[in-house]
Amino acid sequence: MPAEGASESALPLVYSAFMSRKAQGVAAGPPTLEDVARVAGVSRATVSRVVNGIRNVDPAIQEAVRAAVAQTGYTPNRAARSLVTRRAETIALVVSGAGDDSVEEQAAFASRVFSDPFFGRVTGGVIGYLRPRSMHPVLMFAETAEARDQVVAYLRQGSADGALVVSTHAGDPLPGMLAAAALPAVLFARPVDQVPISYVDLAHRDGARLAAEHLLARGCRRLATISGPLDVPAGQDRLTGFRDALARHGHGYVPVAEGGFTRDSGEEAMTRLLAEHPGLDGVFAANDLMAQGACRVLRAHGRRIPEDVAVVGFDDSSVAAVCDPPLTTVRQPVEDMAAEMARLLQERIEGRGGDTTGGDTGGIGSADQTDGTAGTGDDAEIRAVIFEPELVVRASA
Amino acid sequence: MPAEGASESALPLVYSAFMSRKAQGVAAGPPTLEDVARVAGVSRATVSRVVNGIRNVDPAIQEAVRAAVAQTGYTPNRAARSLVTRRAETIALVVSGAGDDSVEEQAAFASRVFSDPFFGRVTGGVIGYLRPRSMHPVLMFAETAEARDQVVAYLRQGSADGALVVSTHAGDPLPGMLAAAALPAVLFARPVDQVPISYVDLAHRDGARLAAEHLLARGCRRLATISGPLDVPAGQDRLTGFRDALARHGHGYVPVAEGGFTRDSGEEAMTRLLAEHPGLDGVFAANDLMAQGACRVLRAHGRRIPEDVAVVGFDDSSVAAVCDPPLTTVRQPVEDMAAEMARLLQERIEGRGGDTTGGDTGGIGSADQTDGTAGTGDDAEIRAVIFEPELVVRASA
DNA sequence: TTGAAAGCGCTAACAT
DNA sequence: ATGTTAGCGCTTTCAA
Repeated sequence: MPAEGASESALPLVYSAFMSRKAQGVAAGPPTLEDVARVAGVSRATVSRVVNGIRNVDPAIQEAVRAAVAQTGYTPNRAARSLVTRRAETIALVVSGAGDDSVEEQAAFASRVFSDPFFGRVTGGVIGYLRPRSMHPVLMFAETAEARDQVVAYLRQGSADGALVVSTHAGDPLPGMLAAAALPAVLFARPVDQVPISYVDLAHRDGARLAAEHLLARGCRRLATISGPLDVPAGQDRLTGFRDALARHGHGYVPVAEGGFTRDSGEEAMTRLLAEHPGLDGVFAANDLMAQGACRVLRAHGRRIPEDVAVVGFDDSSVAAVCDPPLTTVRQPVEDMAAEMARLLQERIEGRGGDTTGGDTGGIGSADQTDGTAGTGDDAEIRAVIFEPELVVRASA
Repeated sequence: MPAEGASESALPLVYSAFMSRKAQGVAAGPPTLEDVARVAGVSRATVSRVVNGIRNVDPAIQEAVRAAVAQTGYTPNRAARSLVTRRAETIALVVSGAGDDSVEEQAAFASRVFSDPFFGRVTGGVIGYLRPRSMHPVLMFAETAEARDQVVAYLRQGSADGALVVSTHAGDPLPGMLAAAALPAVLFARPVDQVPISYVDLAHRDGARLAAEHLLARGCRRLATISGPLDVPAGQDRLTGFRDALARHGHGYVPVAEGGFTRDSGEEAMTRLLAEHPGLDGVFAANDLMAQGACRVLRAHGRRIPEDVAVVGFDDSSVAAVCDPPLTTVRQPVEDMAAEMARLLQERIEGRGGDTTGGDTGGIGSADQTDGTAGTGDDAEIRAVIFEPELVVRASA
């Protein structure tokens, strides 16, 4: 190993490097620790300590180093640091689809995904948390088997330290793959099949109850609901919550039309509902997009909203405000939830080093709980943070 | 410099590393080149050559190495590679806003940005190009002065090799900053102020002409237009193109109402237009969102579309199809344009190494031209790729 | 408290 | 055609 002849060659080495890079006028590239150290008249190690905020550094020297950093315009080289710390200081934001429909064009996937205002909000929340910590997410789509493998490979080789996963479908295999590989990850919403991964979610039942009570309070008596897909928890829970709340008020039966969380499916569902129950006077749609579709159909059938039929949506996404009429809806604090995802992931990556104070970032009534489901043994770290929804009253109900 | 005692200490070094890592049963972490080399019975350099697809390697050895790679499950460590190649193998996808309105909440910015279907398409196109090359974009927002500085710093320190920039406003300072720092970047759309940076764009005038001719051909004679913001080239050019085309057909005057590319502004503009020109029978809106707003207002005023008033939009975004009625519009191949941006950037980063065959990725009639504008001397590399629009006829006109 | 030195895993001369 | 070797810029023992 190259070890001897050090104290003798160190100075010449530094000198020659200095000569060849600075004095000889060669374009020197960005300043390195070495440069800062030379300017400050200390060793690389000391500069490193100051830069990384490690104690045990003489205040005077600390000041000198800081000045040298400013003077040279030094910024740590991420690759070099990553190489030794084994941290990429990068996280992946994964938008994940289900199945292995490899035929699907991913450009279409992207457009479809982002046509739902939901993902923009998630992105905003994630960036809102990450950016102050000077981190930026790597955006990945995982709609095919191949793409999923790429995501796992990317994480496994350490290009990113962990993943924030937003699934668009039930039965997404990615969470399971991530868990199996023991890769740090946090999900938006509880996965259908039990997977030992932390997640953030909304108290969907409570939200649906809010909608039911509001409809009841404004005098509606012939209620119906356009549910989300019933194979995903959010769809199920919103339906169950609505039903239960009505039952508690003596309404034992509620017509249900299942939708797919898209505007089109909302229109179709509303059409069916109207055909079978022309006398209905209130509708709860499991998301705003479907509520918007429902409004369209209702108006087309000559119903006034909310006079003839009151409509309540869910999410309080951007379409809620532009809907005609503006939608009364149940607010899901997506941005806060996304930020919390990022926080949980960072906590997991740093292995219990996180700021405990960072929780409940504006999330009203959010609760932190350890998931008590069947574990794989190492589920001590599996966490679920549930946020509370809120009713936003506008014109539609 | 540490140079002597090499051939003597090399073997023990390798041996001890081997002992401490594999034989002693210590968790060895991901396999390294070293591991593969040992398994294949060759040197690290040879493995590196095979992995990087460099010729001059004996086919037999090549096979052995490949087998060893498969056996060990080796994946190159990106940090180590970056450190020596000085390439991050990462590019930034920047959504940029203007001004220094630091008060603006970025979560709001994110939602607003993604509420326009345009950005989803850009994202899809970029990922579509990058992913087959196993690259993934880092998503950054640059809506405040601070955020812009972060973007520049991120690139300067080499965390990303270049930036794809999509500006939301005129007068965005980011392109200028990037150019000044000589950082590789490609813009979507020509910047208002001349900046020496490559960009992709659409032949807006041609698109507007298509709209004008279609409207004329279907018999409309009292035309009006809802323009985009006139301080951005796209807004200007679409208006100019429309005007010129009409002029060529003898229509010297066209009522114009300026909008801001949002649905709301489209509604307002349409309302004004209708008030001043109740007899109009055809409208060209400079984008689909505004066309949608216009349709709403027209219907509210009892006009049938297209019988009473024909409407043509621009973009062929996702709203075009869901509009009531479905919008006849001018298609902008955003995904292809975004992919081309990525290709141009890669070409620029690799300094003339790019695949020349990759151009015109489905872009019909796209043209590649060297920008002949006032240069800063080094504009030999500044390129502009202009795509041709296409008319998509649906129900609204 | 500070510095010297050993690498992290990889690529790229430079020798064979 | 293959191997040897010197780092890339950084963190981190280990000495002093």
